[in-house]
Amino acid sequence: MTQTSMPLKKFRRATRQGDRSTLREVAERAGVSQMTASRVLKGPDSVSAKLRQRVEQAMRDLNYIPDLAATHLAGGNSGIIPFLIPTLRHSIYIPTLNAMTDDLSKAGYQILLGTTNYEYEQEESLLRNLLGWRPAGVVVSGVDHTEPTTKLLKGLQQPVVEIMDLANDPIDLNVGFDHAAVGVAVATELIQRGRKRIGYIGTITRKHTFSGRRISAFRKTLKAAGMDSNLIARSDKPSSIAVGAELFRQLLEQFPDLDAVFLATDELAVGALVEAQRMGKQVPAEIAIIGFNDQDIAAYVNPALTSVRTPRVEIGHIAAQMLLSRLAGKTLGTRRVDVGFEIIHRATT
Amino acid sequence: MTQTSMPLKKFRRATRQGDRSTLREVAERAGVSQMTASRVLKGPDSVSAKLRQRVEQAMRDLNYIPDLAATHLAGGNSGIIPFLIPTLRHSIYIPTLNAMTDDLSKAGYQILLGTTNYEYEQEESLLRNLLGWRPAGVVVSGVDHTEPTTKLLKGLQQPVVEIMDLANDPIDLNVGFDHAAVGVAVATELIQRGRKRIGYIGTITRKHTFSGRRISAFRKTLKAAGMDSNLIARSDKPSSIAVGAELFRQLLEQFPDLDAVFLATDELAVGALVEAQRMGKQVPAEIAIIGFNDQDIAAYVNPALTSVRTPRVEIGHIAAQMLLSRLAGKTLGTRRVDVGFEIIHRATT
DNA sequence: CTGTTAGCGCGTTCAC
DNA sequence: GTGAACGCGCTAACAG
Repeated sequence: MTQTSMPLKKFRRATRQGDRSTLREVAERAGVSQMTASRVLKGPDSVSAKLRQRVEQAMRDLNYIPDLAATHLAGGNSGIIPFLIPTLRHSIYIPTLNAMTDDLSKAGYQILLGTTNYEYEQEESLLRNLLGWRPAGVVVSGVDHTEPTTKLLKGLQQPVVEIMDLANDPIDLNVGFDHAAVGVAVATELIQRGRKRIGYIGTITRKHTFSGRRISAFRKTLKAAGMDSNLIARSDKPSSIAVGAELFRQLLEQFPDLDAVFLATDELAVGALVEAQRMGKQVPAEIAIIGFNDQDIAAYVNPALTSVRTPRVEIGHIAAQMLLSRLAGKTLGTRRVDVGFEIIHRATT
Repeated sequence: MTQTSMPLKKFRRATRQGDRSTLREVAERAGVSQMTASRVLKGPDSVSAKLRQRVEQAMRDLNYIPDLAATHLAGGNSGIIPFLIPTLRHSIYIPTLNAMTDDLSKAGYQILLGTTNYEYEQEESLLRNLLGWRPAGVVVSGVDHTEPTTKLLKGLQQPVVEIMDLANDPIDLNVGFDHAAVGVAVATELIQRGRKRIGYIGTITRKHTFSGRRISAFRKTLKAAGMDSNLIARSDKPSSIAVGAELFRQLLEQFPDLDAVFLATDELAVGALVEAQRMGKQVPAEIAIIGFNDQDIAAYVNPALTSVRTPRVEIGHIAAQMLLSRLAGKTLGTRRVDVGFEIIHRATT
């Protein structure tokens, strides 16, 4: 007997998945080869009706669930699409996430959620980790990323969508609106309505640079009109009604002649509105208030809040659609979609 | 030459990942065996400093990212935890999702998001799909599931956490609060405050049975006090301020002598409040309003809204912690945690 | 501490 | 149509 004919030892290993059945077991039970069972899993054709039924029955009997890791490893698609955002606390991402989840899961893809909490290091390590799943595509918030993140993303063969903001030179796909244009539009609007002392209230945004772009365009516009562009209050707490009220009070103490404020979110704006009323300030006679995102509350506070409508649901749908087109092998006409925005005039301006 | 000594053909296949480098390549470049490279990936020990550095350098040079599917298949953990909820539109899940994502990702796990849109079929197929990743654990919303879902979940070897509601006999782990108790508490409260014609406004909930439990306990309590428990308005639209206003108007048209309403969410309650004011109804003199979830707005509307505070963030943290303990092999003292709730009295009752 | 061998569960080739 | 063998990228088991 030669030593080459057989392995000298049989290795045994614990079966990892206690109850899980495999394709091979399904095949055995159906009395077919594993390959036939595999074919049943895939297309409806290429297997005779008789065998197919036997296989399907066996799958049901064994409560078979295909192992997606193995499927993927053997050459399939992971079907995983990571969604990278700074935080979920910011309600702005929810409608977008929701729209995307709906569309993508309908097409058989799964969303892997990653939040970075605005931490640069966390962002990169999270991304590296998520890329380990060999995702079918990636969705990230914003168009400004750290150097390593950009490199990683640029090197990807799979489609990448940057959402919310607009880039001059997107990594790949891009859906959002122009935050700088929002800043200009709001400032112009307020100036045209005769406001002279125009302030800004927001939260501090490190990586959240699209709001940075918004505010700097806003200030630049004020400056160009010869106005003071330093009437600003910010906080590092997440945006909420309470924070809005507090910042508004601070800002007004510092600049009692303030006659208009633009706030980074509607929550902040509602807080400012409530606080203004508490202080006996007439809105909009003495001070104009304008929010951002046109959330549900805006139309219902009293006086109703002027705000900027941003198409967050639309962004989600378009991002999903772009991704799906590309995954289907189509080449897109446009890689960059500007969904625009609109100032909704209500009673606070 | 015998035909057993060598395969007669060499198979060639397209390399799936264009740019991705593999552990083997890393090992070759570092001049070590693949196994050594693998060990470097894992523990900090068990490889000599010299070799480790060579391997780490090679990983950097090749921009190596481990393939998680392969890792998992070869016996590791998937590190994936699916989170199954009916919808993201319902803001109630966000704080919980957020808390869980934070805690779990800190521990190296990834959240796979699944929304069912309240569709039974979608729920099961989604779950089967997600289970294909051989998740480390599963988090689902609610304690009532379809028959197949329950079977699937019960058969799992991995930890399963049901959140939001409380079950008598949980599948495995359970964190939430008693929605029936909420119904009883609110009804009792309203009755004690002398209200006679107490109504309920909510959205229609098919699978969302914990709100069903809340309302039926509420009605039962009214009935037990000899009151009419059929003063109800519902809609199948997602809960919003606008829907709240509309349902409130409908209900009041039908039952003009209504003197209190319990609403399924604070959004609905704010809508009711706004509509009451528009109709010239005194709140709370003529009609009491009480919301649910004590969201941000509740404290800031005027008059401030009485609501039921539900510890949604806490639920997320506890769920994550239970999962992590179990994944670390610990056995938990309690499998079921009641986080309670609290009626926050403000000006609308 | 390091290398060798086997195999996770599946899809892909090629032969019949 | 169907089956046999191989390999995706990695880790477990064992030997040295």
